[in-house]
Amino acid sequence: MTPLVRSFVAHFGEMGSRWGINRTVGQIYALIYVSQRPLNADEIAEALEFSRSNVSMGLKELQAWRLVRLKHLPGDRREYFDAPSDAWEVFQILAEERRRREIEPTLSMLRSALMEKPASEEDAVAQERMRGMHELIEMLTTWFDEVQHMDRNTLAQLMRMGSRVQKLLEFTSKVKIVGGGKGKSN
Amino acid sequence: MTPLVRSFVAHFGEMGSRWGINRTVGQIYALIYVSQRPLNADEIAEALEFSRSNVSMGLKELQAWRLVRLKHLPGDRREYFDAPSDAWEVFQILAEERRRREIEPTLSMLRSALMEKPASEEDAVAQERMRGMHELIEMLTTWFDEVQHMDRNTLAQLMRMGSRVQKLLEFTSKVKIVGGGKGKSN
DNA sequence: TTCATTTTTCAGCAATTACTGAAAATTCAG
DNA sequence: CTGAATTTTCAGTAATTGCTGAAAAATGAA
Repeated sequence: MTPLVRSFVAHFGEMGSRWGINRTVGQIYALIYVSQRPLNADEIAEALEFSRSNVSMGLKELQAWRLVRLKHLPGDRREYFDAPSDAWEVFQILAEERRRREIEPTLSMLRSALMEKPASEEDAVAQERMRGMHELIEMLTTWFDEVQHMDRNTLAQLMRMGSRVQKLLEFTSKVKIVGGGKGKSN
Repeated sequence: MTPLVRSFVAHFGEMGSRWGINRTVGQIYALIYVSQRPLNADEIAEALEFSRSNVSMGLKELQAWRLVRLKHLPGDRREYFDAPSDAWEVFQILAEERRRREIEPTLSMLRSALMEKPASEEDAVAQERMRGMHELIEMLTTWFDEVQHMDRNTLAQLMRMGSRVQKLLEFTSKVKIVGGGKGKSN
């Protein structure tokens, strides 16, 4: 590993442990992410000085996160791994996985809590708070779903606009009123 | 604790540990979040059956995250804590803190890695990947900054529109072209 | 200032999580 | 099939993180 790669890998190790992901898994991912070609487990173990079995477990976890992909090179029985190099793709994968693992279970817990008939004033207040949380999460995830289906140019354009989109919305609503157009009226 | 609150608290405990935050801290936060009135450390310790000192440490951490606020009740020397109950506010706080703790350090690592002159082909590739990551993070954070400054109605409107904004953008760019504006040409 | 109340700190122990080496299982070329 | 190459599993141990009780520090009413 060059010093450049080394520092990237080290950083991901540290960050990984702030995450649910552990240090070694973070480092393995970082190494694969910046590598030009797919790596096999022995190469990873040697570069990072982890045991072969630790690498095996790390790769299993990264595959479960869909952050690395198994490849086979012709004429080589060993398994090689690479990572999607497009950052936006990685972001989407992370968002989907985190949603499945964290958001969905939370939503389902909240939904069932909100079905209960509050047994006391205390419960009623608690439900009120939970309702607020539930609403926000639903709103954010619904929105994020839709955004994911937008094409990347539109998305980039939207982001570049930033808060100026506000002006656009104000303008549009005036147009609709004046023109009486067949805009969807939510 | 009622069964309703108990299950909410338990869920936050489990989720907390997927996070960097630990189980007890998650539970303390959950309890405070759903409580109608501010709680003091002894009440929390009793409800959750943690030691007083554990609660003290947990509260310290939650304060560092700005997720709970210290309150003083008149005529009572003890410290009471409550949590912002508005979910959007909580979301913003979390976003800011995570940004400060995770995003900024990563950006600064990436920036300095990108300043280095690549010492090899391998480094050049690694830098290319890092550049992609850096660009995406900058874009997302810049965008998020701006969104945070939008007023909540506009934001809600924007979210409700979802991917239909795309249509709006297409429409606008046509208007600009017709009117002789320098529409984006990508 | 005093001192009872309350909070914080921290050494030591407990619990959990991470890692390893050895062995078992799998894979596939021949 | 066979058996060498490769991957996975897992029991044992190491390392880390979490928690507690006791003691110290801080606070504020009198």
